[in-house]
Amino acid sequence: MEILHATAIADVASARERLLLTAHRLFYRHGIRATGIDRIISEAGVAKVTFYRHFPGKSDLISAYLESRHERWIAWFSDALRRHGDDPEALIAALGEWFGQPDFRGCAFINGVGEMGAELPDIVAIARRHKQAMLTIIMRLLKPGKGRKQLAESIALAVDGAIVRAQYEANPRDALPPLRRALKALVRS
Amino acid sequence: MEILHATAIADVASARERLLLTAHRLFYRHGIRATGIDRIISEAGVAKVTFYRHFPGKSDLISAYLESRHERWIAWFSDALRRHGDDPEALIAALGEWFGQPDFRGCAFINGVGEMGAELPDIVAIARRHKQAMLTIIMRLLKPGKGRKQLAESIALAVDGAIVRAQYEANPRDALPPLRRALKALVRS
DNA sequence: TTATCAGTAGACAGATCTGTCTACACACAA
DNA sequence: TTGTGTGTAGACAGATCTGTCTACTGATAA
Repeated sequence: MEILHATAIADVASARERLLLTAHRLFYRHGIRATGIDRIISEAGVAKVTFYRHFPGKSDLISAYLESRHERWIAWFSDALRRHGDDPEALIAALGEWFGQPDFRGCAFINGVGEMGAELPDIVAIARRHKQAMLTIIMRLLKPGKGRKQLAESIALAVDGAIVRAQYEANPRDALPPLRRALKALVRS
Repeated sequence: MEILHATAIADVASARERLLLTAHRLFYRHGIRATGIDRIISEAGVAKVTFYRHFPGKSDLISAYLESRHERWIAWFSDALRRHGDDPEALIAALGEWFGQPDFRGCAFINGVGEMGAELPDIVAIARRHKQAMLTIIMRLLKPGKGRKQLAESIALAVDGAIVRAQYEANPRDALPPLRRALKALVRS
């Protein structure tokens, strides 16, 4: 996840990409409604007309933001789990990496649904796809067998809980011990 | 929770109470930033001056909303658990009640932190107090003994996960079976 | 060379936001 | 009777929001 925000936006050639990167940073940090188009185009160094030539409206930018966030997050998640051994315990290590990021602000999809889910149903649809993909990846960490999917669903539930808790806790990593305990109890069950 | 929104706002005597009830309904349903003062005062049937006489600014109304939400939710939660037997399984039944409400839109505190936590630190502080109170109530469902608090923390984590999942799932109650499984594994552990 | 594409700056419209202000009404207690 | 407290309606200021518009620039391909 850090790779994304470390990208120097000025170096990115296309205006569309600069808009997307800037929107990603601002939407995630300050929230979607709190971030105006004017600020995005100003920080992306792009003209207003150019923005509206690439995105018919703000909603389209929001969707594009979430789509790109989805791809990046899933790629990071798979990679982090692989680096940490591709077993259930790797979940703790991977999430620990994420929670330790200085710009960690929780799950973009949970936040998006909470903020605008009632107004923009697209956000809910993308969030569902995202969580489905997360579930599939978690499932691959488990031994095949009956009830693997149900087990993965309970683990995914706990992971969502940990992400949310990491967001309101003073020290995000305080969410890890309760998650580890839930994980161990579930895997043994 | 339904009791709250069933209250006929016009019947409430004081302007302050009408403002709080209306803010509660609109903030919870549409989000905090999406809800303007003008709409709140108009739907509460209150003059603008009256609003600003009771609340110095919108932030104060937001805090008051969350404080009142906190009290109401905790009262409902204790009561629902008692009605369902005051054991860990009662959690499923109680949450099932909540998730089944037509106006269910997740946890007001998780949503608030996600939407404005970075801008209004008060929201994070209230959210922490709220989740601490939830933890204490969950702890009372468990047999005393070593590790009861840690167990309660893992259960609370799973509960937060279930609340979040119920919010983005098409059928909120789909979050209950994975929660039940996590709960059983944890209580047995 | 000329059309097309992707870009720039910045004014503008119209809505909506928070917060302030004036002027008035009514109940009630000292 | 005279404050005081609580309420009303609604205009206003100033900022900010999304989205449109005009007019210009430079590169590149037919």
